[in-house]
Amino acid sequence: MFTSLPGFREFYPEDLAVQNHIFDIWKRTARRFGFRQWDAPALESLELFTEKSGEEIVRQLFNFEDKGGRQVTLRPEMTPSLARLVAARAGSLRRPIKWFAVGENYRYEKQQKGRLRAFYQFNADILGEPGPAADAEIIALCIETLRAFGLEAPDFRIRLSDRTLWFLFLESLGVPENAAAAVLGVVDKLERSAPAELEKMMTDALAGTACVPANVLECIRKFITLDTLPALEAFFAGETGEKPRARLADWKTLTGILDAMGLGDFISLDLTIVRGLAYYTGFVFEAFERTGDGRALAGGGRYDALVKKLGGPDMPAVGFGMGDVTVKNLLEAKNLLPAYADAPDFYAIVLAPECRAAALADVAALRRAGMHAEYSFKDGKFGKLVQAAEQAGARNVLIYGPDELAAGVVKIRDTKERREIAVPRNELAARADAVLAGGLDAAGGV
RNA sequence: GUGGAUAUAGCUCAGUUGGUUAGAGCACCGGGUUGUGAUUCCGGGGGUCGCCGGUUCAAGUCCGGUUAUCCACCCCA
Repeated sequence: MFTSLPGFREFYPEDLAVQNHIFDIWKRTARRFGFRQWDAPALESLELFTEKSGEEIVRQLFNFEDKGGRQVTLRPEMTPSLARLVAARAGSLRRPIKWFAVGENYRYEKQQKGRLRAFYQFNADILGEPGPAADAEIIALCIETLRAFGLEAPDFRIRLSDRTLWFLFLESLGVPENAAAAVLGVVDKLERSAPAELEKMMTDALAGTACVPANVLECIRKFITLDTLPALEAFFAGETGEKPRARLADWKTLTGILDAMGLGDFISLDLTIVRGLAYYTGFVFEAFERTGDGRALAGGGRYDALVKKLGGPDMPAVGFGMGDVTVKNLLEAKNLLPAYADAPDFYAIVLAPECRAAALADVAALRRAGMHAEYSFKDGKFGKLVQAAEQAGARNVLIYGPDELAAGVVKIRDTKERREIAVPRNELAARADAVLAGGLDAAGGV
């Protein structure tokens, strides 16, 4: 007996119905925001990813040599592919470029809950716009996507932070530019590491600088307690430089846009979020489950230097990714997944062999008219057939028996209301349509 | 990649100090006196007890290994 590979999923119809629901929400929401869908190959050259993330990434890739001797890998993410597509046509794409993708990504990791080896991710990016308006639009899309699933402010929040502000803060502490990214790497671990360990990491990060690790750590601990915009402004009030003032103006613009969209309640300022990746350059954010174990549902931020690093032109960019696994887990826990619903509108039951031709003709007509119609393959007794119809989830049963055909009618029985009407067969399509729109009474009887 | 726990039917789980042919509920399939509910009654199929080896007269049960799953690390693009 074969089984699927570890970390890979199989989708039975009821599973795929859920998956399609998630994809539908992703796609519909992105389109409402004016994002256009793109895609790229799932198999790419290994270099595309080592260029961005370094050789150490290979440990977590599904990579191999193909029959032509090429070093290739299943894509672990879609951003480098996006950068390539945009770079190739950078001169002719109208800006801002608002694109989204829904694709399967692969990572060779030991799986655990919420973390598989193959997963789908929703990515949305805006390229070519350096100002905070693009950041706000991306965050708004992230929020509205989660809301479209039925999640609201009590269910999740956006923890918003800013690497630009972090760099300005570290500069004010005297941390040199070339050590700042390493220090942020330590900040990323602040919540989940022991004090002694942190001090050691900070010492490593500050090696070769004049800074005292313990002092820097202490200042950082104070800095991360700032959780409102006024507190931030007060903190930087003593700064005479132009840069902090300009950055705080960006913060006002960003939060002003989100407030105007009615999304202010979903945002909280949280400087502990820095995101581990070195390539983020400005606002960064994560969508967090508010109850439960507080897993990240989505994450993103501004990455103004990445497109150029991957061989493209100077191209400011901001985006986020949202995985299907954690979203599905949360929706399951909140009972927000739709009931399995590809039930037929009509299910014809045939009580005698001589009635079958009429049933087949009518089912075919209903199908051509766009309705979901099914029928029993076997003739049988009424009780069995009506039960089969109900188990198929049919809202309405069409009854084809000798009595009905002799009278030139077919009975439409509503399985929920447990009553029925008879309609002339030659009017069935129109009457069936009326039943779907307004129930049996709307269709009238005879 | 490291450590811990778990593994019996499609699902949720029983299975006695080791003892004969492996159990339940749900699900699935079939049948029950002329056409209005079957949410009922009866019956049935489905298991290498994760896999390999060891101990024993005898292993679902004890031991070792292995694989998978879950959890915590690592990582989190």
